[in-house]
Amino acid sequence: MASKSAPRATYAEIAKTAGVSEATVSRVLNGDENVHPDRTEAVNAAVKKLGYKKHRAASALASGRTGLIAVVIDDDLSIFSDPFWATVTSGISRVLMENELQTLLMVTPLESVDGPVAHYLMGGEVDGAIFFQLHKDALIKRLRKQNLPIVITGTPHSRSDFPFVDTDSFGGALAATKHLFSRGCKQVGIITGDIDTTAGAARLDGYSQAYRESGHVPSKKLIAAGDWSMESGRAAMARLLEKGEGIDGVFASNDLMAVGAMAAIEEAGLRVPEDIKIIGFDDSVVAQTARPALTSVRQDIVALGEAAAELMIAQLRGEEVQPRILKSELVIRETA
Amino acid sequence: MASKSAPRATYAEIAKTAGVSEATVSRVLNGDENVHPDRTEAVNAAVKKLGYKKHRAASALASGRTGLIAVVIDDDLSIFSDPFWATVTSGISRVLMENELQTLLMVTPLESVDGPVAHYLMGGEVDGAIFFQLHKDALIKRLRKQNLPIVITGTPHSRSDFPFVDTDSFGGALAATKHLFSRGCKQVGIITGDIDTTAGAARLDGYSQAYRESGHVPSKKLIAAGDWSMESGRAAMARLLEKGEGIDGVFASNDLMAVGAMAAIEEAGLRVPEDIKIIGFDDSVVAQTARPALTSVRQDIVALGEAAAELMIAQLRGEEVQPRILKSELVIRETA
DNA sequence: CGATTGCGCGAAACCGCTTTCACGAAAAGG
DNA sequence: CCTTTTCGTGAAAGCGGTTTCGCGCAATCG
Repeated sequence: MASKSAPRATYAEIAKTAGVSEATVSRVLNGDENVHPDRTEAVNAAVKKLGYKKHRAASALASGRTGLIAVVIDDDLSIFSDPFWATVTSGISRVLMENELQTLLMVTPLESVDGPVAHYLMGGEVDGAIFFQLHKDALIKRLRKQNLPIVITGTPHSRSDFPFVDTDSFGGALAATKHLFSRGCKQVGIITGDIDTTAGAARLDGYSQAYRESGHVPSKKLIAAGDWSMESGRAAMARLLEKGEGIDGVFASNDLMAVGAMAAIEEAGLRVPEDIKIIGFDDSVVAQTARPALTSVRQDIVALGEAAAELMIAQLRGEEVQPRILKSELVIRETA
Repeated sequence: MASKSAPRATYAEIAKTAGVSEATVSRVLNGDENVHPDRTEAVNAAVKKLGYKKHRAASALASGRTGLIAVVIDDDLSIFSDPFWATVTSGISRVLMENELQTLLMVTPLESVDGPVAHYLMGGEVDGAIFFQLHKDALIKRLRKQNLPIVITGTPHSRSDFPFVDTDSFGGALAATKHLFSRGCKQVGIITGDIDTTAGAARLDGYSQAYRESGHVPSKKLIAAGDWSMESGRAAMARLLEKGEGIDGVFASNDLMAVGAMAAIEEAGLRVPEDIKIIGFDDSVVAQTARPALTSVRQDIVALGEAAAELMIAQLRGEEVQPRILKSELVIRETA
């Protein structure tokens, strides 16, 4: 099964051709400063000449560092329709790779603190773990206690001190809502996502803040709850229309719900953006394929992944890390 | 950095509490038949009692098997807008996990045969590699020569004997086109994907075959080339309309182009499906959010990933493997 | 009933790298 | 000029499994 063509160089050979001990080879290859420049050079030369590549398993066994970072994705997440996580992951992967780390992907239901994944993570099989938008933090807390470096993508629920990265949902919602006002909307409604999620709550907060800043007061009738799905967006919009508040603008907490809302508006015989303007959130493919094309709040998803990886690497270096919140940006298309 | 709470059981302890040698422990844990049932039982009991988990690195070092399968994704692919690969990957990951294997994700430009990824893969760091729709097979051939088990997701170009899994593009296109005929369409056009890809070519073939079977002859004027993007779909449709063949049905080789085509049709003042019926391929989110909702050929993407993983596992077991082609299915919505 | 074969099992070498320890030489201090 | 540090380095002991080798014993054979 294993290749047998290139018999893989080892420390022994490098040591011999460089005329030093294996210990010194190790020092050079691990960046130990206290080695005479001449020897360092000799070793490096030998390494290049022999085309040496460190054997991960051996290294891991001896040092306890595996060079593997787990990216853990809860299977229940809307993975199957959401390109979001894929994009984040590619950002993560690239940065980790640049830092000689590998990405171990674990798509799995996160059951309890005692599930197989938990054991795996606690078993020292990886040097760190990056979680996607986790709800139950029991597991994470436990891992943290074990000193396993952790990064969370998406704001964690409990205001614990987990290192996390996230897009500025609040700011994005604020900007979107203000934009609607600036386009002349008087009655701006919101279709919220699941408010139990921090993203859902933050987007509602941003919307409310925009209302406050505008001097108006948001009527309760302008708020409709969705659950991130297209269908829930359609239903929420239908409710908003029924209430007859003369709604003329809507901020939907994600693109899918925005598209659902557009369908509902059309079904009611109204037009976007002439009668009702609408803005989504995410700037996903769906925003681009919608007709009319959907104005949306863009998050730089790749950057999000990169930030997550960077936070991980910083921890690995033993540095203290701060949560990172990335700016969002309004992409203006046809609906507002 | 490493956890220090649970001092991790080793063979030594298991051997002691089970009253056998470490060699026997290894035999039991690796399924060696030639061990007395009593001892097997004793070892298993000890394992459970001590909550033992095998140390991957140690095992890898000693056996040469890492338990890691690389999933290699060419960075140039349309990863950032296509949920496709994410879904495939989740299927792969699940199956591998069930078989005690881990998924190593490598998102990277696949440069030459001498890139870092190539070296990594050839360096025995993984037990096998799954590629996504690779164009240049030079690298793969080389890896194959090194005896590295390989699986390709998507049909490879050259008719080499690489194990691969793919959706039945031909059959899907055939069914879609036939469906259009059965709905009364007389002039059915096709918007092709990049025909240099096997998927693109196969879908065109399926379309042609349907025409042949129907007894009609497909006019060259009914064929327009796209490149999988929405914009190319729109442009291709515009061209088809200009040619004035009285086109009344279109099979688009993917959903994105179908949506683009719908936009073009609308811009031309025509209606879907009344004037022109249309069918896409993939059944992605976009098909569901489109208005009218897009009839499309669904591939079971998760199954595709699972099949890829299964093919890999079979190879790891030393079995001979056959390419696997998965059935596709027409999902009928509003556009045809 | 002695000789051959086969099976289950333990001792020990080994996988390739990391890290501790101690030693000799050079630098610093008295 | 001799002692104390400091610095660079090699020898060697692991890290935790896997696997070869050979031994003792029981089953099989002549």
